[in-house]
This record gives sequence, structure tokens and C-alpha cells, in this order.
Amino acid sequence: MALTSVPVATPGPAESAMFDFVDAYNQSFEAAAEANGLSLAQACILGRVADPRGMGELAEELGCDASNVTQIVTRLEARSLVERRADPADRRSRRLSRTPQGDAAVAAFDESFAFAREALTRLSEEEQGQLAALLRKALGDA
Amino acid sequence: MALTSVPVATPGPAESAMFDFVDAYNQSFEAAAEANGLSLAQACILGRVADPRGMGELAEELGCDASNVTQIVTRLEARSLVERRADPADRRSRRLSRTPQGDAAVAAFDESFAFAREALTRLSEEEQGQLAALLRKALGDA
DNA sequence: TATTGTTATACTCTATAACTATA
DNA sequence: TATAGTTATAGAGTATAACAATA
Repeated sequence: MALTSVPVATPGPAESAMFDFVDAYNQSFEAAAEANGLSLAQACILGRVADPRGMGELAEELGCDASNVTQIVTRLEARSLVERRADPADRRSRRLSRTPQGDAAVAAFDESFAFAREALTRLSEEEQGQLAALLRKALGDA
Repeated sequence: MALTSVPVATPGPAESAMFDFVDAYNQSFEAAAEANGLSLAQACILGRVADPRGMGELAEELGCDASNVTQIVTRLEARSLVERRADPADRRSRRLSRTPQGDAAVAAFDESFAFAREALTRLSEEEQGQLAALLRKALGDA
């Protein structure tokens, strides 16, 4: 259920393109996760622990409850994709990091994530620059 | 957990803009659903029954199992946002449609979906046309 | 007393398999 | 026999509340 578009009654061409683009991204992300035996939530967390992170820090970044992260990490750890290690500076805290198997899973995911690999290759260097500028402006970034 | 980005080790400016754009869209969609007491899946289905639809047709479009749709629709129907009606042409089939309350919920959702409303307003007419063309090209559409 | 993280619980999403009613 | 949809079931995501350990 990665499809989130069609929220507007009568979309114009720019809106339709935007919805279709986001849908294609989301569908490809979900397919890449499934192809590698990961749920969406597992793929999200696995992709964010390239460097060791605290659990609560992750929960805040993902906008979900800490207890949620605990459960997903427990499943990832049971499959030896991540590991919890004590933080010597604060014994309440635990740092989450990927195992070598976790690194391999992320590499396989990236390989499956066709949209991220291919979408920009259809544009010239100049067009990529134009697209980036337009997206940033639409986002309201400086 | 709408955040799906950061799949590439060293993203360039165009990739970063693309990821950030999709993230902003997904986060806004999720926030709009939550603000109106809807789950993501409920919002997806509710948004797709502007006209009566068959259940299996919806499942195929959403890329999920028919039994999944049955359950989500059961919850939407319990809240009087949609209704199932018999199809006179084929008594096995049931057409799903929104109630007036469902229409109101969709209107409230659209109002909350800030990103879809605001992103394009930051671009001129000409820029919107450029963006649509670039997104279509990146998608590989004709 | 405040903070980090876990556990217990309940509800939702999701798919598979078995089923009912109709074609 | 095939199709539309449901029911039963099990695993995963999600948040709230209560808790343990540490600061």
C-alpha cells in the first residue's frame, strides 16, 4: 500500500506529474524492501544506521514512538542485521549499528531500488540541475 | 514511519533534492491522515472511491491482497465513511462508494495536506511546466 | 527527579488459506 | 470450474502506559 496519491479532485499536469513521481518512488522502495525480505520499517531503520545511533535519536528522526523502534530493532537483531552495544559514556543508552550482514543487505537493497538508480540517468547534467533547483524551490528551501 | 529516503551512500544535489521532495510529500500525507483520524491505508482507499468501485479492482490498483481491502473497508464502513452496495449486474460483486461523511473526510484531508496545496504555489506557471516535463522525462514517460 | 530504553497491551495492516455465494 | 468477496489466522507495525536502570 505504497500508493498515496490522488488526493486532489482535479489535478493539473504539474500536480499529476508530482503525484506519479512520488508514487513511482514509493512503489520502487517498497518493491526493493520486499525483494530483500525487509519490511518498509525495517528498511528505513537499516538504512539509517550506517554510523552507530542511539535508539531514541532514531525514533525522533522517524517520527515514531521509541517503543516502536525497540520492536523493529529486536527483529532486525534476531536476523543479525544490526546489533545493540552499550554506550560506555552513558550506561542507560545503547548504540545501534549494522553488522557486516546488515551492510550487505543495504547494498542489495540499493541494487534493487531501481527508481533511485535510473530516474536521474534519463536526464542530462543540465536537466538534473534544473530539476534540483525546481524541487528545492517547491520545497520552500532557500 | 513515512520516511523512506537515504538509500544512496553519497547522493548528489539532484538525488538529495529528489529524496527530500518525496520525504516532504510522504510526511505531509501521513500528517494529514493522522490529523483526520485516518490510517494511511484508510486514507488511500477513501481517496480512491470518488466513484463506486469493485473491491478486487481496488486491491489490484493498490497492489495488495483483496482480504486486506475487506478489512480496511470494514473499519471505514463501521465509521460510516463508505458503504458497500450490491451490484445488480453481478450479485457476487459489491460496489464501494463514499457516504456524504466520507466526502467530508476527504475534503478535510485535502485541506490538511499542506504539501500538495502549497508546493506548486511556490513556482511560476512556466516553472510548473518545466517541472512537469522534467518529472515525466525522469519517469521514462513518453 | 529526569532520561534511556524495554515490556505489556491493544489495535491496525498485511498476506495466505479456506470458505460462501454466484457465474 | 472459475470468480468476487469474506472469514480465520498469524506475523508485523504502531502508540500508550507502566516499568527498570541509570543519570
